[in-house]
Amino acid sequence: MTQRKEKGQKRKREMAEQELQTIYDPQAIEAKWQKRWEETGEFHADVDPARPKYYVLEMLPYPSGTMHMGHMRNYTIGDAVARYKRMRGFNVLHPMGWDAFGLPAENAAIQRGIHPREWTLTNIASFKRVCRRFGFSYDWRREISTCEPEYYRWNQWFFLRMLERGIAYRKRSRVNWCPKCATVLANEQVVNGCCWRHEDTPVEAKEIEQWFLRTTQYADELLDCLNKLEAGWPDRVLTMQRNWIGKSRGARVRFAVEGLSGETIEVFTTRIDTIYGATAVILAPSHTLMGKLLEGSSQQAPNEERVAQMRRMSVKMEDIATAEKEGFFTGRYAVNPFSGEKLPIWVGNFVLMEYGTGAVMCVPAHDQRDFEFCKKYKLPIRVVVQPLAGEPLFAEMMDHAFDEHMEGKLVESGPYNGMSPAAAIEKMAAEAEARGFGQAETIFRLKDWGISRQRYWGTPIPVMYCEQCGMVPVPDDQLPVVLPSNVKLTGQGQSPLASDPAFVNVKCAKCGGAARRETDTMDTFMDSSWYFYRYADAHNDSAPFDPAVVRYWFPIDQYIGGIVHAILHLLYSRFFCKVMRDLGLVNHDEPIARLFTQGLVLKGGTAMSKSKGNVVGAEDMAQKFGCDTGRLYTLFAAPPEKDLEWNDQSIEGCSRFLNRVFRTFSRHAVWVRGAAGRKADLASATEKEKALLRKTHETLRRVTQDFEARWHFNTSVALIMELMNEVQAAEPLRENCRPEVAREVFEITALMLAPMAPHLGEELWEMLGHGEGLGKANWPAYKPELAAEEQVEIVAQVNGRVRAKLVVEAGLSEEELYQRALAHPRVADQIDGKRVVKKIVVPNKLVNIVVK
RNA sequence: GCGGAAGUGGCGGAACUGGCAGACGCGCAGGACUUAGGAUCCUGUGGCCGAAAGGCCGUGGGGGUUCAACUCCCUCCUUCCGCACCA
Repeated sequence: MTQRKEKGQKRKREMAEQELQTIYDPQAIEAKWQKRWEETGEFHADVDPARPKYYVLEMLPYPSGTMHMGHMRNYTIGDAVARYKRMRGFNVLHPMGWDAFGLPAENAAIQRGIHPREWTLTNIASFKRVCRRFGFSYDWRREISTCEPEYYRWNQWFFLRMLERGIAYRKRSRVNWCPKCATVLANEQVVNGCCWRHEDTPVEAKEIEQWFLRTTQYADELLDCLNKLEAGWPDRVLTMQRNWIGKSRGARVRFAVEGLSGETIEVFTTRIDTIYGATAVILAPSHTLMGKLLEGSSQQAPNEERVAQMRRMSVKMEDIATAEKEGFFTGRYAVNPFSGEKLPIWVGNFVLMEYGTGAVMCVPAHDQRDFEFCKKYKLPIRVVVQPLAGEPLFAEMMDHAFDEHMEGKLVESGPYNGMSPAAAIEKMAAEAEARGFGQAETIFRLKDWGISRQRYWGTPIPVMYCEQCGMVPVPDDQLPVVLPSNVKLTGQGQSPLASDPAFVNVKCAKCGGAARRETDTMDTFMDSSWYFYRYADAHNDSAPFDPAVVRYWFPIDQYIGGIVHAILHLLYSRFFCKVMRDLGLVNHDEPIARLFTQGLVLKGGTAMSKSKGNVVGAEDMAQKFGCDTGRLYTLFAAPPEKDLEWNDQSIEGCSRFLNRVFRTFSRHAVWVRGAAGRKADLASATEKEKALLRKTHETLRRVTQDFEARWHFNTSVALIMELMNEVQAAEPLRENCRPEVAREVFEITALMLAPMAPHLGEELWEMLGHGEGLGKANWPAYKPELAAEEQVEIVAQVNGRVRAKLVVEAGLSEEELYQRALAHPRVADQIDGKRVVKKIVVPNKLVNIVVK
């Protein structure tokens, strides 16, 4: 029999001895620890000024359908961080709740003939069960659900505060209307410009009164504060937010309309310096002046038809960008206030009513869109900015607009000739203001936040309309305005609440007369814009939260969620924070210090979703492998910010690994426990022991680094796997090292695993003889003296190619290293007969000898 | 069109500040133990040539800087994401 065979048989006997203990039963272990955690209130955190706090939060889920591994990835990352921070001594706030209002519940309810509340509560129960099954370290005392009056009354309260300050206001605005459903559609329900349920029916624009929040009042601050977030937020998100806010400096200029006394067309431009090159004024099809302009023109009827057609066209957002430029002459002229020149007024499909003033001055020589438009309709092109370098431009020869405004000087621009565009922009805006036909202006792409939804399953907007008093806010002491439960949902008509007379008819809070309640509900983004404050003080029934409590916990140290919320949710949350600050409720400007956007979990190349049928259910996973395996796999399979392609085979590797860890620990548990209290000292350690300790502490060093800086948990897992491989290679352990050494190795291993596979971590910790759970354990300190290498492997290169590897004592001098490399036969061979032209020595790493 | 991210074995991925490309895991191949194995353990596993020693090639393509490039520079290609006629 070979030696290896003997070894194998011996190990097998050993394993058989321990057979009863060597079966890793994740179901039993996980249930055991979850029960224990619950009993001890392990994850409850309360204000404690004596300890440093850490608020880690995962975006609250919308409870629909089943929880899959895509959800779990988010929470696993957050949980690993929460547990790590606890081990580091932080007072960790880690809550969970439910984004429970929303359209899908309403639709599901209509489809199934049940109440949205029933549907939602069922889903919440299921989501919560799965979260518990995964053992996430949430403080469940703080659980919130946005569809409960205890929560949404504060939405209403915030709304009323905003109303008082003029931040909430009402105006007529367009909504999407499906004529077949006879209902308002949410933007998400508009597919290719058509109703999602009637794909052949174009959505119509309908104007109704709606509530808005003045986010634009904070536009500048929302933009500027992004700079403060640079250290903690992904660039991608900052960029998206900057683009969304879309600050643009320019000028507003009024053009008088010929033949319509007193009427002017306002134009916004960032290039007022090119105004002498304007050859037309172009209006958006839905411009408010359109009716007056067309009235009485020779082409009135056909032109009105054209406008109507363009308005219909502009619904299809899909191909707006690529659509051919269309337009026509209205028959009227505007006067360039600078030059006095008469410019034809056109209508153009590429001018947006929603941006700027809904009208542009058309400067074909210096704007590519205007250029294309004028080429198509044979409008004149006039160059008014010439490049500083190179050939002068001639209109007839241009094939695209010259819009590089940094390098040019003005021509054919009256008194401004010779100026740089930058100087002219300033001078001309001042001139416009002095002469009363314009001024410098900054505009934003950001629009006010429309929060009215003609839906049932949301927070009622707390106002009423009285014939005598007009709009009357619901007084605070009448909050909450409770969402009635017995409203018939048909998916037809306007706001479902309007069909409930018991809800609608109310006594005016001012005069006591007959009034009608507002029947729209709030956008659910309202719910999620401040929920993380509520967690801090979840059961306060006299205020949304106690400012003192919030002061302790805020800002959120780490927020974790999907990139899908990069713009709206986060922007609204930041807006809310600023409003709260101005209300004196909080003392910070930004609610979230650090943001992490995790990647998606894909199966078959696309994100998991029920409709695609590619979900891996979280509960199934816990049932099959145990949740620790599921957690470990989601951390191991990819770095957390990248998308993760789910692989049913690959996860078995993680299962095997945890099994192996469990068996190794149980095999040696009794032996190792015997060494409790004894230190593994280096002085008396054998080479094998030193190697093991070194590997352990080097692993600890790098895993700690992963948790502190990079969050590359995939490499952490890999490192721990390597360590276990090393331990396995050192078998039979009892012959190769003393129990105190093994104990140190095992303890560190258990502690490192704890944030990622917490149930097994606890179990292993207990196996090592610790009576108290990991709640009392600290993250181990890495000992540099144990990780220090005495010997290092040096790569010896000749002309940049590896020719040999030599193991030498650490810390050798450059010259000594060079000599050692030179002495290696394989190196010597390569150098033989050639001239050494250069030698590069990197201490403890490499020697490269360049020869000719 | 603009902005951003990324491209490494059969697959997921590693390589920290320019210093051994492919750690770790999956898969695959061979073996051990087995009545059996979809359990467990061991060995091998980028490609080509070679019995081996070893050699050559290799990180999307091309070029460059360097003793040394997945890493830096230029250029092109591809994929994904966001914005999309923003005046």
